[in-house]
Amino acid sequence: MSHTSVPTPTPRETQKARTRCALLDAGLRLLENQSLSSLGLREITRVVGMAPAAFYRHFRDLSDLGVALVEESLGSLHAVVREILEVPDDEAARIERTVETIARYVREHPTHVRFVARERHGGVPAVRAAIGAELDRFADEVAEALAADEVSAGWSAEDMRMLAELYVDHVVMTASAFLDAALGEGPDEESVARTARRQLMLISTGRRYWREG
Amino acid sequence: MSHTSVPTPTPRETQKARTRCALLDAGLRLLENQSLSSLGLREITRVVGMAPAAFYRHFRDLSDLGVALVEESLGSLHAVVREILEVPDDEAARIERTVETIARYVREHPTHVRFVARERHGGVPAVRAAIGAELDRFADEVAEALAADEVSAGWSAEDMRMLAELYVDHVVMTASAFLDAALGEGPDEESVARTARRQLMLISTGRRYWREG
DNA sequence: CGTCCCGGCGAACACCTGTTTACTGAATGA
DNA sequence: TCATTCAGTAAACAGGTGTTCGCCGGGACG
Repeated sequence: MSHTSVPTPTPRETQKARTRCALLDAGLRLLENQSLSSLGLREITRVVGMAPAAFYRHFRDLSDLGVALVEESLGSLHAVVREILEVPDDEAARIERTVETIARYVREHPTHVRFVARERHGGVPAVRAAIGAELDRFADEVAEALAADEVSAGWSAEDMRMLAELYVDHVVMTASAFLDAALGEGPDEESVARTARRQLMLISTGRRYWREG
Repeated sequence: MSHTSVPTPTPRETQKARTRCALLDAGLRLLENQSLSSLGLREITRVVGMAPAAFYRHFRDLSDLGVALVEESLGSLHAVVREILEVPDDEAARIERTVETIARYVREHPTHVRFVARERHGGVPAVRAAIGAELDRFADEVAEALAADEVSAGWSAEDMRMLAELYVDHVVMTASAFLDAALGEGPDEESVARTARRQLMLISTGRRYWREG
């Protein structure tokens, strides 16, 4: 297609990327049952089956691996968010679609979701910051998309922002609840979905009658 | 007052309680910069200034100390919650009072708040469960108190519950945001308060027009 | 008074940790 | 073809860890 600088990844590079990915996978797997700050470098290399020193060929730190996992977990989600928000829809249908999308994402990537939920307030500052920045970006995108709705006429930028943050936080809470449901803790998935739908409905109602109540 | 069974705490017991409290304090202090699963038993005893083996005289585990910290952090809050909710008020005033109470609590007990926020989805199952149970109790109390409002006429128990959970989750998020503000990360305290007030106003609006929107 | 209880101590146990060092050997590129 | 690059190795380093043991000494109590 385009003869621009796509330098044909040499076999060596692909192999390096392969083991780097293996490290990330092993890390994510171990993080199902512990938090990043208690994860050991040797633990990971042992699972992958290589010498501890080789870890440094790919990451400086464990927190370095952590922020890489943040990208992997949240990076691919921006497209999904835009897709959900850009389709002009009946409001109820949009909520339904949103909740279903969250449920599916949690079902398909439970370890990533667990990682983000756990490390969002976890003990590793760099990872916390990376997650916070990514969630901020989500809030920006949501605010921008919501501003296009006719319901948002007359809303200040600050109000749009606070609404977007409310939505983003709610999505994170819902994802975490879905995760608990998938593991048998707490209510089952359908209950979580129903609660989430109603909460979103309630917020939407508040949004519609804002400044008039 | 009452000559019931209050067995006059013997000097030995008070001393034991004293060092137990010292262990809890030291743990909480260390948990400012790390998570529970990475906290070392020896770290704590070193801070307190006693032999590692003495730890077992007070706690079986580190997770045991963790659930004790959960009680200490959240146990005293139920009275506060009831107090806020039981005063019949103008709605705006109630919101104002709620946000101010959260801000004050975070200011006065930052380490406890940080601990709860961090371990709520953290790596120690027992502590996670303890926090979850306590937050469930809060949701129960909020639901019960809100049901007394005239706005709640015709609300099903399930709807009350989903509203209460929305409030509780929002309070936790707000407390965490206040904490970030206190540490210079993110927006300052006044911005957090304004956002929180508006979000609560929006939810209240949604509540007022529920089932009519 | 004498006995028991029990919180705290110090030492030792076996094990695991992150990091550095010098090295190998295959893919690389002139 | 030959020199170079570099992902991965093995070994050693200096620490740290949780847990167990027997012992001490002062409050508790019959």
